[in-house]
Amino acid sequence: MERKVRVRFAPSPTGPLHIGGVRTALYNYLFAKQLGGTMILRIEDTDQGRFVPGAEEYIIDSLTWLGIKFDEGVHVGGPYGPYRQSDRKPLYRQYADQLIANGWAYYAFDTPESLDEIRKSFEAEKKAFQYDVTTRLSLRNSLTLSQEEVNQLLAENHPYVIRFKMPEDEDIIVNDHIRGRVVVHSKLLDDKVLFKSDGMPTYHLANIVDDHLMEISHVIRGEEWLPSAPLHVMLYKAFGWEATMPEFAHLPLLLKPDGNGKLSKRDGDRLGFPVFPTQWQDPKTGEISSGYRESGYFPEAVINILAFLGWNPGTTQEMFTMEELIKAFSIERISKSGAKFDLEKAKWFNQQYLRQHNGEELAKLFMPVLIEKGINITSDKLAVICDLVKERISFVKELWEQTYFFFNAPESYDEQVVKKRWKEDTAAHLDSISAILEAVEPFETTIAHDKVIAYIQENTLNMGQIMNCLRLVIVGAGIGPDLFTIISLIGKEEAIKRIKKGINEIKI
RNA sequence: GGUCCGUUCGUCUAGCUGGCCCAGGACGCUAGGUUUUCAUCCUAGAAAUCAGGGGUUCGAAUCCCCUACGGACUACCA
Repeated sequence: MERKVRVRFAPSPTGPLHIGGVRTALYNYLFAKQLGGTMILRIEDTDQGRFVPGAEEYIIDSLTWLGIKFDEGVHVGGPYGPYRQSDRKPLYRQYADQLIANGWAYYAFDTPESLDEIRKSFEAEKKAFQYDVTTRLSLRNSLTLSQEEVNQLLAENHPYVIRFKMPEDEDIIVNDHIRGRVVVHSKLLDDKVLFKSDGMPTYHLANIVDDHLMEISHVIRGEEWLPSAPLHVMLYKAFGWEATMPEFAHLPLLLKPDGNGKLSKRDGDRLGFPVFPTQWQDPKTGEISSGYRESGYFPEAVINILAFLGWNPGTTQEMFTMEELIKAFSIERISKSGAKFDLEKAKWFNQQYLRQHNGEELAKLFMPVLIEKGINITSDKLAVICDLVKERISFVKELWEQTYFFFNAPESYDEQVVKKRWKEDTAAHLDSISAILEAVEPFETTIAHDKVIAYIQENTLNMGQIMNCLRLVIVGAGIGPDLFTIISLIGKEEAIKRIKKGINEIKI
């Protein structure tokens, strides 16, 4: 039976979304769009204690920036709402009750403190405590208490949780699209809390209920969920929803670039690359974490980079637009092992995307920087300049260091170049060249160029020697595009001024 | 500790139905070339005894087993 593809991205609003989460969202999106399915954003905020203001808005904004769009969700609505679990709160209780009625769950009155104590005493004996089939009959719950006691405790409003009663002897099979068939025996699993004493469901209950109610067809999520997948499968069985249970795909983790381990929020700024799509300021501490957007990455590049972290098309094509990714994507081609983020490759991707922008577009992005610096220039002229230097940079923010000399005379001169090129007679030759430029009237760059070349040849000078020194006084360093193109853009007067300035300031 | 997942060049990876693989591509790196400089670009090169060990087979990176290592999970967090 073919069923409608409906996938969800279900973050919890506990802070900014990191790139591992973004990749999960992306893969869900690619999968859904390829199959003409529906992409849903559901906010999993069942933990009131970890709620961070602004996080939900952040998630929506950053995914919007990246071009990951939702068909249903907190921000766009839809027929399966509400899409925020805290808004669905009244809904969950009945499902927990249903499980209790069917013998799949029970009340547990143990306090967190008493459980902690038991845990400690187990540890003292080098054993790990688990609330499971081996221990539940020695704890305070509706399995060990009489019906009357339970009723009384409930009537007296004693705090309690509802736990899942994991079967004693059953092989639980999780069919995963990436890992294959994973079998876990039920006796190894614990009686997870489904319903908390604060009246909220835990992730486990809420996610099964919501996925079922929202008719989710495929659950594509991070590998960190794989250990709890057997519990989820059991829950579907307990509810009698096996027939419509979603298919699973557990994505490999994104690892720290150095060493091993899951990429964490702290790694980014420590290693010099963003872990977040856009900048985030912690509302409590005020601490700022950098984002791809602010670091100068194009959203298309970030998508491309992320798509390739754990997936490949099986061809040698590396540059993919979102449309192309939607066509090419397949869960079967997702790798099993974790991937480390490679900063150099990320830069390369951005460079490729930067080149796809013409001068006009780059000028638009660069203009605000110049305005900030108090530089006046027409966008037409800036477009020409951007076109001239775009092959030399990977990020828009590098534009300044490749173009400053179009706007300002050099403040200093690259010592390496001075040392290598500046000779005793350099000043004299540059003085002559200055005079040659002066004499070209009206000023035509090609004529000026030819005359300078002629001067070099007539005096049997070293071409590189003279040209590099001329560049040094004009630019201040051994960088930049064709020198005479630069001169034509800054103009004759400015060029001559810079030559004289250089002659004055450069001493050997 | 227990459970589960993973392991091919520095990194991302191709390889999945065994022979075309003494392992291919990309980034990075090195060298040479182009260029008046830098960058780009072009060419070449180094770089994985396919984690290790056992099988199965005429033949294994590819199938099976064991070991090692790494990771995730192990909360009234998601």
